[in-house]
Amino acid sequence: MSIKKLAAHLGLSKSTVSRALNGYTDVNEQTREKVLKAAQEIGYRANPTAKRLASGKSRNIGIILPAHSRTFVSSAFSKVLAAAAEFLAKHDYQLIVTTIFEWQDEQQVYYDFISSGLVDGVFIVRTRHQDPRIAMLKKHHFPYVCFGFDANFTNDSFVDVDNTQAFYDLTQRQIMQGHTHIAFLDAPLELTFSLARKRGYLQAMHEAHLTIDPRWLLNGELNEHDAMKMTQEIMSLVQRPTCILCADDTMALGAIAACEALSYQVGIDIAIAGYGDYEYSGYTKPSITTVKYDTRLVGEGMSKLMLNKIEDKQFEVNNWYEAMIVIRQSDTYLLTNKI
Amino acid sequence: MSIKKLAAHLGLSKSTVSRALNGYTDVNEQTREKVLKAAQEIGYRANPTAKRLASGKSRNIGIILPAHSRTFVSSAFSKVLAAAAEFLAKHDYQLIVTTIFEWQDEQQVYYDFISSGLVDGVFIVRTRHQDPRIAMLKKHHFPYVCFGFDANFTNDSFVDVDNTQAFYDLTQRQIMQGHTHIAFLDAPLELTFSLARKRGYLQAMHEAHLTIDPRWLLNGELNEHDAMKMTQEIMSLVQRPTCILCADDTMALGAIAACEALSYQVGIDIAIAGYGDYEYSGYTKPSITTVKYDTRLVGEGMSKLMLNKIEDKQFEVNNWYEAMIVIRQSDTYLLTNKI
DNA sequence: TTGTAAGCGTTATCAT
DNA sequence: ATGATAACGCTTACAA
Repeated sequence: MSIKKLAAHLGLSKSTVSRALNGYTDVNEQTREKVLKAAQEIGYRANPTAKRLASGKSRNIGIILPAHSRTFVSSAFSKVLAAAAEFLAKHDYQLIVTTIFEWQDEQQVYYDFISSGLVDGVFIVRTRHQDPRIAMLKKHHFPYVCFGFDANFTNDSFVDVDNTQAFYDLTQRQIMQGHTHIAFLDAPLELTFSLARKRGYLQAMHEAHLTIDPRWLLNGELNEHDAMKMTQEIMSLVQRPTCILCADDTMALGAIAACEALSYQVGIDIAIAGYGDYEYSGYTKPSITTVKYDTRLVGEGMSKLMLNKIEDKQFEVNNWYEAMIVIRQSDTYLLTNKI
Repeated sequence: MSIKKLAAHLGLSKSTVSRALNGYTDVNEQTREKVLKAAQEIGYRANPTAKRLASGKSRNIGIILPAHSRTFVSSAFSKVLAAAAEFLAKHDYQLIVTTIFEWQDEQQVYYDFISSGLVDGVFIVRTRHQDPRIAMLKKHHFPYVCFGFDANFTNDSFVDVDNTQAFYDLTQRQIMQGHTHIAFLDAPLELTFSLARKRGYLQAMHEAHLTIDPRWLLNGELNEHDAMKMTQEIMSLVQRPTCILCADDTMALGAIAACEALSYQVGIDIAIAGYGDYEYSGYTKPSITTVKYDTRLVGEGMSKLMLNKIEDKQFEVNNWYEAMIVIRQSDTYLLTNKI
């Protein structure tokens, strides 16, 4: 009843009002002004649902996050998402987040989401190798942008941190600090970044001609609990590592807790490093040596790629982002061989 | 074209198909079966946007979170939201989250959100005294449920933790441990829970006939940085507290960091407690003594109240939830007066 | 029990 | 430059 009312009020047709409101050129400027003014006064606001139905666009970008039912949004994506959302908001798009639970069928949830008309595009996080979600999105020609690279991805649909380089650098640095026994608590290997990181770690180890005990290379979820268990396992080996690299800061925190519980002094007896530079990582004790990247740029990059896709924008976007080591206390400086 | 197609395919009218699909009773059972089967085969799925326009319902519940641009969802609500979302999902509703940035007009963002047709109801967090958001929602008769109680709230639209009791208990417990100099780093007073907590703190102090130095009662945002600054301030007083209560665990972490930086040993020289029992709070060193509540029940409570409102359900819901103290290492046990 | 037809509030394609 | 009018895909009186 609304544009209709406005039109009636002005003695114009719906079409003219619609055109005036939506910035079309074929409208008399004076008419447009009148319409805009009246709309202002009456407090007219277009009904987005109707707009959506008529135009087929929603101006929403969606993301489906796995809720391990303990947290809604993991720290890993929190900052990137904030940046992505802010950039989108500035272009009059909203980021909307929903969750998927373990008891739900992933393909179904994604399909419902993209076919709901709720969103014009989706972000994918925790990209997996040969990700079935992406296969589905492709099949339905639905716009998507991934955080995480996999083979054959095209530059218009992903951003990623150079995880291989990051863990190569991190590993190499620890080697230069004197470490020869370096463990790596990696994330689940199905995630694309896990393999990339493993590659960086292995390369640095090989180049330094260090042997890699396969028992030092474990995989687990990105949380404190899993990390504690893996750390206990590793530290009970006869050949203990003097350094533990972790896939993120929550794991580093768990690893630190496990070491402390075993009476090792982190930062002295053993070095531990994480990834992600979470909010709290500079405040824990010891504070966590970690790897950070520009979450703002990454988030904006995702949004730019999305707008390039759905609005034919021409934003220049970097696909790859560099990570930098942040040295903190969980690091050891002077390693005096104590094994 | 879709229900139309399905109808044509079946030789029925759109209305009959619609009724069959939506579980109306005035449909021949055999017809319904036929329709359901055909829908299944053809892979028909109703267009939610059209449904929304025609029915005025979206089956989405929304929440707008403040993004301090560093994190997307603060730990404070992460667990509650996960529980709320899961309960909603089981009733075929989705929780959708969007953010508001500091440069945006709050009333505008909320109004756009509720008038967008995107959501049937909204959750309000960080409830403020005389909250203008609630005034607006009431004015527009838009369904809402608050996490946080304020005067005159009715039982159908809020859940809350008994913050007064929680901080009364916590303060009293510290007093019983021997503390007489207890500081409290509270959240901004505009938030309803801040005043409630302050009340609990004050009551316990008064009952114990302890004097309250107003300089021990500060307010700041729920993050490590603000907490550090406040802690530095407090610890530079001539009359230093031997115990610092914090409005949440991020503040507790900041307070701990500040104390350590000043060479106080937390858990020995000084006791620090937080609130919320965040994911990491049991893993930091010292681990954080905190106050926990059943985030699952609270989240479900919010969702139940919402469904009661928008679907006339009759879920029994507790408005108030009890908090429990979790003792960890940041506590001091044996206080041997050292001031 | 089923069908007809009028919405829901826009946009978009024609004419005029 | 403006106006009819037909979509968009569904729901819902009201009729049959």
